[in-house]
Amino acid sequence: MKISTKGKYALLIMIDIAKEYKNDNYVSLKDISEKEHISLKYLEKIMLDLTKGDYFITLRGKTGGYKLKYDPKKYIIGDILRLAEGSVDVAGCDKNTCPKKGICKTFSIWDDLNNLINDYLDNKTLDDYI
Amino acid sequence: MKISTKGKYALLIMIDIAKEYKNDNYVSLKDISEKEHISLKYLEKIMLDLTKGDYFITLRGKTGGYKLKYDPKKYIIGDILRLAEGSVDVAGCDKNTCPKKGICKTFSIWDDLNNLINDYLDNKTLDDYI
DNA sequence: TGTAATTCCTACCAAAATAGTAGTATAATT
DNA sequence: AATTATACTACTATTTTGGTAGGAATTACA
Repeated sequence: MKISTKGKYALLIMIDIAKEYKNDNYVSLKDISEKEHISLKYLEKIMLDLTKGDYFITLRGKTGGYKLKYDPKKYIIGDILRLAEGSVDVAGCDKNTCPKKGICKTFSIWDDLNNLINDYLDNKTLDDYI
Repeated sequence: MKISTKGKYALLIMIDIAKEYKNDNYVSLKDISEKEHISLKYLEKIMLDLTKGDYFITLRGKTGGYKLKYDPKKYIIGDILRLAEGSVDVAGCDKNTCPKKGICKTFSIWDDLNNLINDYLDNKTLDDYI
């Protein structure tokens, strides 16, 4: 019952880029890699997921990198984590745990937890962490 | 970011046993296995964790099985899941994600989430699900 | 024009966690 | 004695996580 380093790193990436929003600077993954002590290659891989969102203006080559397309307030933490992790749900009710649809004994526990978590994460934005 | 089947099954086991508390009947894992369509051997393994708690009166042999030692109200859902899953925390802040102790940028997110989840689970008991 | 630095993209790989199985010993009932 | 339940140890297969490797495309600048 843990969120993976992928989600944590994704958030660190977003925060580090967001910090340069006011200065309108491109931030390279190499900078983040050195600052956060995370392998550049792994950051690139995580970035592959994040670029699926309409998040960045990117520039290749020397002096290149990423900058935020919009104000940090527009970036919902829940969205970022869902993009990186696939989902932030704690548990679903599949056919194994729930042989009898609709009357699953523990469904409400997982459903409530999912709602708690998603509500919390959907009420925070990048702006809260820069 | 999922809880494992181990935790879900542990809860199903507890609920099925709790249902027979009023009747003072022993419930065997074989019964649960057939009812919930879960392998008996896997249930035995999960039970090994649950018996670490002061939860059951057990009886071997024919007509044997498990029954609750105390009233279902005494069994905190959070405790059961912690016993089965090890922990219900969503994320910790280890040295990898948190190179600089005390000033981790995302610490409050994981800390808040952990508290949300634990508070929710610690305010539910088996009695809510029988 | 060439080189270095960056993003972009596809594969592959190793370690850890999850989800079981197998087998046997011990205890209780009939 | 036979059956059926828990108790316990060890092993295994699958999936997820956490990466690496290698190269192609793009940009800045000398």
